[in-house]
Amino acid sequence: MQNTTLKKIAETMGCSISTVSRALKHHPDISVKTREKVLELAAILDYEPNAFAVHLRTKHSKLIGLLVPAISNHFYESFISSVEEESRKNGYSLMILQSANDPDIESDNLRLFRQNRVTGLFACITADTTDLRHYNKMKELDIPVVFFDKVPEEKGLNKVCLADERAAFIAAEAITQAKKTKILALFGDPKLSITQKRRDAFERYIHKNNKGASIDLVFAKNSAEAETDTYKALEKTKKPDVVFCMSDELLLGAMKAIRQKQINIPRELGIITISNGFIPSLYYPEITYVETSGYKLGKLAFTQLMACLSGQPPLQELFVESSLVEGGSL
Amino acid sequence: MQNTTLKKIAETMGCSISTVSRALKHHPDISVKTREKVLELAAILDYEPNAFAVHLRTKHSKLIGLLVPAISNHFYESFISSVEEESRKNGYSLMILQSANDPDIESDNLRLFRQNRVTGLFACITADTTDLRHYNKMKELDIPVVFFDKVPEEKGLNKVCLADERAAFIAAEAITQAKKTKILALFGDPKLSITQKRRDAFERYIHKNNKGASIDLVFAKNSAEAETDTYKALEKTKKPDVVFCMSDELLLGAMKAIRQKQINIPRELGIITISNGFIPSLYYPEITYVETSGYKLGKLAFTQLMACLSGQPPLQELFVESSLVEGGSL
DNA sequence: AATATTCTCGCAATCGTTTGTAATTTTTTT
DNA sequence: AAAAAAATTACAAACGATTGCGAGAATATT
Repeated sequence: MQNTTLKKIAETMGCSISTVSRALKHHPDISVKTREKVLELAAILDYEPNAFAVHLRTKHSKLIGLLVPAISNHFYESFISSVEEESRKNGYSLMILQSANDPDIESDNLRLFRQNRVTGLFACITADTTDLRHYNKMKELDIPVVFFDKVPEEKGLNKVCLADERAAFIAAEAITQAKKTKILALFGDPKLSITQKRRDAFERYIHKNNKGASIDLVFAKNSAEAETDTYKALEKTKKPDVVFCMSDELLLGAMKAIRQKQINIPRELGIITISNGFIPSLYYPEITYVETSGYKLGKLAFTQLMACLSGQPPLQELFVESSLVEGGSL
Repeated sequence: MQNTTLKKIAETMGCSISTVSRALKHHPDISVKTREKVLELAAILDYEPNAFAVHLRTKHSKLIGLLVPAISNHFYESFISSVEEESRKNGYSLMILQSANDPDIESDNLRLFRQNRVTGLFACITADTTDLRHYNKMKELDIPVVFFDKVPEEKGLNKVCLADERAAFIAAEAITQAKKTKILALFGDPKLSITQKRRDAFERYIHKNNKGASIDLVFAKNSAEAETDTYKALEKTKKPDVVFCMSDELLLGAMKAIRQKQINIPRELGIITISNGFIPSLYYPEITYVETSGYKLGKLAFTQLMACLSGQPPLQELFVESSLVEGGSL
C-alpha cells in the first residue's frame, strides 16, 4: 500500500496541499474549522510525513552520525546507548557505523555520513587515523563534529574526553597510598594520545610521590598481549606487587594470567584498572577501578553537539571527571 | 559551504543536469568523452549525491531499521554489530533505536521508522508487547519485518531465533557425559517463554538420560539472586557437583559465589552455561558453554530480510543452531 | 545526395514537503 | 453601501535527483 501524502489528504478534502501542510502544524493562517478537519482526516489515513521530503526541503536532516570502532565493546555500548537516548528525546535519529579500527572503512563511513547529510557527527578516530581530510570536509560542509574518547591531537576541534590524566593520576595515587612499590603498568597502543596522556600522568605521579617505586612499563595492543606480558612479569624473580591496567581489555588479559598462576588477590598482588565498572564487578574480589563513564561521556558529547548546532560552536575540549571505586583488589 | 549538486556540475560544465546524472552512472547514452569530463569534475568538486533526494525520487531508502530493547546488552551488541557489518557491505544504512522494554517507546520508535521510510526492519519485541498493530502497519506499507530473539507468538511472521530448546538439551547432554549427577540448575524469570523452553528441555533430557541425577531447580531474576542462591546451595551438606546457568547474567552471580567459597573449578565443581562466549572467556579456566551467537543470528536475520526484499517473502521461523564450546570448567 | 539509423544530449515531469506571495473571501470601518 | 482591513486559502517555486521522451547532430545505408 502506498503511504498517505499531503496530496492525498488535500484531494479527499478538496483543498490545497499547502492548506493541509499548514493545518498540520497549527499555522495561524488556517482556520480552526479546517484545521480540525485536516487533523481528523490525517489521523484516519495514518499520515506520516515523509522524512526524506521534509529533509530535502528543509535542509535539516535531524540525523546524527555516530562512528565507533566497534559496537560490541563495553565502553562504546554505554556511550551509544546514552547518545541514542538523548537523540530520540530531542527528535533526532542516529546513524551508527563501525570503523573496525580501519582507516579505510572509517573514510568510507564518513562518506556515507555526508551522503546522508547528517546534521552532526560524533566520531572516535582509529588508532591509525592520520589523515583528517575527511573530517575537515565535514567542517567545510558545516557539519559539526564532536570527537570523543579517541580524539585527534589537533587544536581547535570539539572534543569530549574522559579525564585521561586525572584517571591515571587517581590510580597512581591509590597505588601509592596502598604502599605498593613494584608496579607492573599495562598500557595500550603507544601511538594513541590517550595512552600517552595516561602514561605521562601515571609516571609523573609515581616518580614524584612514590619514591623508590619501580615501574615495569608494558605496551600491549590487546587482551592476549596483556596476558602474555603479565604472565612473563609474574615469572620474574622480582615479582610486581601491583598491576595497573589502563583499560578493561588489558585487565581481562592480566586477570587471566593471574588466574593461571593462581595468585591471590589482593594478598599476593594488588590490581587496579581504569574502567566503566562492568568488567571489574565480574571478579571476586571486585577489582578496584577508576571510573570512566561512557554514559556520562555520551551525555556530555550530546550537549556539546547541540551547542554547536544552535549557535556559535564552543570549540573546546571537555572532560568527564573520574573517581575511585573501591573493590577489594588493592 | 554548500554541497555540490548535479546542477552545479552541469552549470560549470555547460551541459544539462540529466547528462551529468547519466554520466555519473555510466549510462550508455552518454559519450565517453563527456562522461570522463563529468567524472573528473565531480571528483574535483567532491560531489556526493544527496541521499534524501535520491530516496525521495527512487522510493528506495536503503535504510534498515533495528529495534532492540537496549544497546548496552551483551547479547544485542553482537547482533547489532553483525547486522551493521552486513548492512554496510550491502550499501544499507542502519537506524538503531532502543525500546527500553517499554511498549510505548516501542510504538514511538516504530513510527519513527515509518517516517524514515525504512526499507526493512529488524525487531525484538518487549516482554509486554501485546499489540501488534504497529507492526501490521509496517506490513501494509510493504515494509518487511524480521523479528529476532524475542518474537511474537503469531504465525505467519518472519522470525529468526536461537534454538532455545536445543541449547538446553546440549548442555544437559554435556553434563550427563561428564557424569555429573548433583545438578544445581539456575534459570531466569519463569514467566518468560525462553525460560520455560529451556527448563523443559533440560529437565526432560536429564530425567531420560541421566538416571539417578538430581536437579536443584532455582529461579533467579538477576545476577545478585543467582549469587545468593548459589552460595546457599554450596553450603548444603549435599553439595552440587555441577552448576548449570541458562544465561550469562546468572553465570556471573554463580561465579561470584563460587569464588567466595574458594571452590576449585573443575576439580570440585563443574559449571556450564548458555552464552555467546564473551563472559565465559573471562574466567580461568574458561567456562564451557553452549554457544548462542548473536553474531550468527544477525547474519541469519539479514539474509532473511534480503530475501524478503528481493522476491517472495519466505515467511518462516528460522533458528540458529547451538554448539558446545569446551572451556575447562566441566 | 537523399534517406535512414544511431549517438548524444536536453526538456520536463516527478518524488513529497515547505513557504513566500498572491488571490479570494469575510469582516470591519466610515 | 462602498472602501479598507483582516482572515483564509490557493498558487507556484523551490529542495536535488531520476528518467521517459523527443530533438538535433553525426554517421551509415542505399
